[in-house]
Amino acid sequence: MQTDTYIARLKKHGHRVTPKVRAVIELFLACGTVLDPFEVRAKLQKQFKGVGLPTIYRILEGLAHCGILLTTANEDRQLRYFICRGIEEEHHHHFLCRQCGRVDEVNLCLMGEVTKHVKRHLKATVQSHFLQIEGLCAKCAASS
Amino acid sequence: MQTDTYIARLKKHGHRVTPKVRAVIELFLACGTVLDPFEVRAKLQKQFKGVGLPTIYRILEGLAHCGILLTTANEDRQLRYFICRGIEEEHHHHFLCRQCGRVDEVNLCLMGEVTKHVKRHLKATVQSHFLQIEGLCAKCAASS
DNA sequence: TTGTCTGCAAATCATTTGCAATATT
DNA sequence: AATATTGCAAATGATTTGCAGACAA
Repeated sequence: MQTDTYIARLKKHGHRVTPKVRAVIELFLACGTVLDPFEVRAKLQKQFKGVGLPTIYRILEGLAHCGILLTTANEDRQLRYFICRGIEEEHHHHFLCRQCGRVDEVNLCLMGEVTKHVKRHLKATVQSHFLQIEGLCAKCAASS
Repeated sequence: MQTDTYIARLKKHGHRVTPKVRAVIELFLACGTVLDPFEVRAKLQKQFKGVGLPTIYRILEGLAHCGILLTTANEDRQLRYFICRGIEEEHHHHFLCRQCGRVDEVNLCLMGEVTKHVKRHLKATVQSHFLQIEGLCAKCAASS
């Protein structure tokens, strides 16, 4: 997935593509980890000195709205984003490294099995499921 | 699962069992749905008139700390709890009805499959996973 | 007793919002 | 030109904290 693919998706959703928006996408692509709004701002300040937090929040929200960024579920309930490198239409999940924050795609979808199980046991209809997998990435596991 | 089982677990974790704590457990058991701190307070006020929100927050936090209550992952990042009726040691998941908030146990654990897949493809070590399943319960699906 | 729980008032602090100026399409 | 984005200052509002008195063990 290249920057341009994301840019196209942004336009499709009616968002404008400003230098800062592009920089945020490239930051997430280059970094490959989970990032919170403060970290994003800190990293953007090298290129854009006076960038404000509200702007960061708005950019992140816009990118999340297009499915380019996803948010994590965490204890402290603060916003944390990562970029989704998968194909837009193919349902999949992500693995988060607890130590370094690295995120990897997990091309395993259990929707079918889950849906069938719930249907049989609860007679309920599954509309969505959210799976977050955490642990240590290969590198962090090796160095601990 | 009866109230006493939860009470015992609370004591085991060093928490005191006050009337309000007991009432919160019984509320969740009777209600069977997801509840936020404001809703919990509203329902407790019938029995305890002057109960304050900080108290509610502390009780909910204590129950969650013992694994009696679980929190949901949601867009707005506000606290929402539900009671876990499963056996403490057996890993399982929950189904949340989007319409009525009802929660059901889903005794299907995919840890094994997920762990194996991640190990093979990423060489990473899974330490935990969080799965939240949402949709319409049998009753809500029938009446819509 | 002894240490935890509770209510109240006040503080926190991440996230939002209003608005005028600027940049994108 | 028309409309969305940005920075700044200020507001919001859920969640926490400090503390003195009440309560559970």
